[in-house]
Amino acid sequence: MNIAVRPRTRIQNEKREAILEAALDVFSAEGFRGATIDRIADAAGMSKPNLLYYFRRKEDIHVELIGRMLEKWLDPLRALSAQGDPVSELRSYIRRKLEMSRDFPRESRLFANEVLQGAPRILPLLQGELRELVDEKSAVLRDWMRQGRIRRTDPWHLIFAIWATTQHYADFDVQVRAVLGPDRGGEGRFEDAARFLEELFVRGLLPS
Amino acid sequence: MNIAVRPRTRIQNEKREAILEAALDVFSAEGFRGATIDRIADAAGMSKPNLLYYFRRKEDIHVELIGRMLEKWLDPLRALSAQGDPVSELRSYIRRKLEMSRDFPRESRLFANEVLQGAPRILPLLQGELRELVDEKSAVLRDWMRQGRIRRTDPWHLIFAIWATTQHYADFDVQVRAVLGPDRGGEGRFEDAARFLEELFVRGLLPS
DNA sequence: TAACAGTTGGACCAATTGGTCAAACACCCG
DNA sequence: CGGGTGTTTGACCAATTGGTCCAACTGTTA
Repeated sequence: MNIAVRPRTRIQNEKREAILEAALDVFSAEGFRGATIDRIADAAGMSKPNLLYYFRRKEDIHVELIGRMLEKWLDPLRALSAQGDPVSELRSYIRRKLEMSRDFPRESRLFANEVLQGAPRILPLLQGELRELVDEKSAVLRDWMRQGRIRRTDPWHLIFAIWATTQHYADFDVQVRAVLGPDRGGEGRFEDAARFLEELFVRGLLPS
Repeated sequence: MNIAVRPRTRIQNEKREAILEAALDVFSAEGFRGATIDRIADAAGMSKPNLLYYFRRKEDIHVELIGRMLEKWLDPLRALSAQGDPVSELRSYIRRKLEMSRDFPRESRLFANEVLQGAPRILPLLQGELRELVDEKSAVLRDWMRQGRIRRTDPWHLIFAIWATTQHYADFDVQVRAVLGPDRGGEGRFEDAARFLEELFVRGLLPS
């Protein structure tokens, strides 16, 4: 009866996953307020009261989704290692972020929607966990700069620039495809973007 | 009586502007579906039926707002001149876009909201006007590349990168401020960003 | 200042929405 | 196979929402 305390049954696991999958579709496309429980239930192939049996409030679904997504979203930055070669570390960070835009665009848009509307539900996470992680990696970057292994520049804005350029291909996908047109807008656009961005940032980072 | 045909009265001009101003606040913060007529009317200091006397449907306000915004949004790219010096043209394009993020963040977020949700109301504009403009300016960039005045690279993705990095400071403002913290997150962040971005792109563009 | 066009908002409406409830139904284990 | 736990849904509810109507009010102009 009490879903929160007891261990999950087989059906609970399956249905919760189905709901989260459907909700990711709907939330990422319509935003939190634009998404309706009816639509999510419909997409998950169940009735609304049935959905509400697994998640008691609409917001509970959103919280669970954002939580999972944030972990995935932070992984590439966590993987940036102070021990590695600076340029290839940053190069693979860019590549990984771009791959995430290609492979998980809904997650990216879910996050973008949330931040765009003032991050009402995750502001503490941004000010805490995210900020600490960025500070930590900024320190790594600054060390590399002090050692003359990459150019001296602002590490925070460098990270912002990587986020912005890579996520652009998920969040503004419609616009990117509209501008590139049917010919250039195919799947190849991610490879073109990867080539362009790696070159842009590597040239910006190499000591002159 | 028929507002659409007759010339506007003094009151009509004033009230319509007040409504659009209030609606920009609400739409950019909550998205189209999240925004309610009540909130807009409230923010504009009038009753809901009074607001609906000036704009008969919620969508009419949105259409007017998006139309005005798109013009302003395209201006900086339009100003990119084939006659100027390539590097300083691109430098001032970046600066102008960043100033727009600083001075008109609501407009940027309104646009981001729309595109994020699949641009249902402006897709034709993106595929038409925007695409043509970008094609035209891409041709200018390619000419500069052929002449050896800037490095050979992908002009479309270069433009995307400029859009993404500059608009990031408006669209993801909450996140930027959360990560920078109270000290570094003040007004100075735009100057830091300007310095960083101009350097990044100039280094990416200079022929090696 | 009279009279008409333009303006305003309280009351109202139907549709949508998030969420509840209870009764029926299915699954699993002894 | 019986009984209890877990699952499902139709009916329902109150709040919100986009939008209408109309009667009252105001600004302007002859």
